[in-house]
Amino acid sequence: MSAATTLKRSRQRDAILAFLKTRKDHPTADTVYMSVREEFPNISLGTVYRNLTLLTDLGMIQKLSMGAGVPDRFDATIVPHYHFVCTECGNVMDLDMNTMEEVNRIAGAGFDGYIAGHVTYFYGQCNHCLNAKNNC
Amino acid sequence: MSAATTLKRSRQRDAILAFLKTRKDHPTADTVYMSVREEFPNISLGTVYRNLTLLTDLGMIQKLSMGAGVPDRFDATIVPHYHFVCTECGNVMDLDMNTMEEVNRIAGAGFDGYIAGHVTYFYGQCNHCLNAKNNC
DNA sequence: ATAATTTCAGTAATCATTACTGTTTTGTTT
DNA sequence: AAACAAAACAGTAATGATTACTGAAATTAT
Repeated sequence: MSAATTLKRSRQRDAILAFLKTRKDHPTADTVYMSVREEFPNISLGTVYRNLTLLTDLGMIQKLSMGAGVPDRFDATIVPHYHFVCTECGNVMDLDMNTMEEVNRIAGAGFDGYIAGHVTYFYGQCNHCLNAKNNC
Repeated sequence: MSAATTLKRSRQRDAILAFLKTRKDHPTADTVYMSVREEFPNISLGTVYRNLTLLTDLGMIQKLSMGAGVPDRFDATIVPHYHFVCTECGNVMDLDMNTMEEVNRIAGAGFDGYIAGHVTYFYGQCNHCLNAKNNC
């Protein structure tokens, strides 16, 4: 059905991907927009969203959905890894740990469907927020 | 600071909680709205949201945030348990497995903040959708 | 260069959720 | 039991993130 639509390069998409690769803090679409705007003052937020979605579909970046209200975040690191969300400042950071493949088996043991994978977010207080508290 | 605001009962809130307790499929706010409407035709969606949020804050129900775009779901079962999301039909169901307390330790090992807990969703195809596929 | 098609900028629309406002309930106090 | 103060309501408007639409500009193959 779907005619294989040929992908054309665009300066805007290149800039969006390039920016994401410089960041380790999983920026939101709006943050990407603000930054890429410096190079392309006329870029529109819709273009940022469209390209972030496209890059995600292409498997070149990954989208992190953090729950209702909170905006999505984007990560140029596509190798599987877990994330930590600070409940104080809302920042999202990478965790240095192996993927827990075995939990899929554990979950599947008492379940009559197929478990393809899992998404886990750890939460708590980041180092920075812990230190800020001690300074009272 | 905050003057302890006294909670007053309301028929609407009672109905919302009663409905949630009859369901095992974690309905959305809109589903709750549709149902409670049968008893209270004039109830407004805002009332449903306000009470779902209030009940969540009171710890009487729990809110499941499933990521951007997708509406929140609500669960009258407050004992900790994991959830499965079917990528075909979008239904959310309970998993019969123990909570994995130890993964917080594992995650905290190489991290310099405080890990309070984790949220995990398993995904894949539910039994119903698997069977539907085989019937082609 | 030209044509075919994608991508763009700008803007409007959508969807879930929250906030506001004047009225109704509720629980308490006489 | 009537009166009062506070909470909750219905109805509606506003918000915030994201997607869809439209005519113009950029990209790639011919």
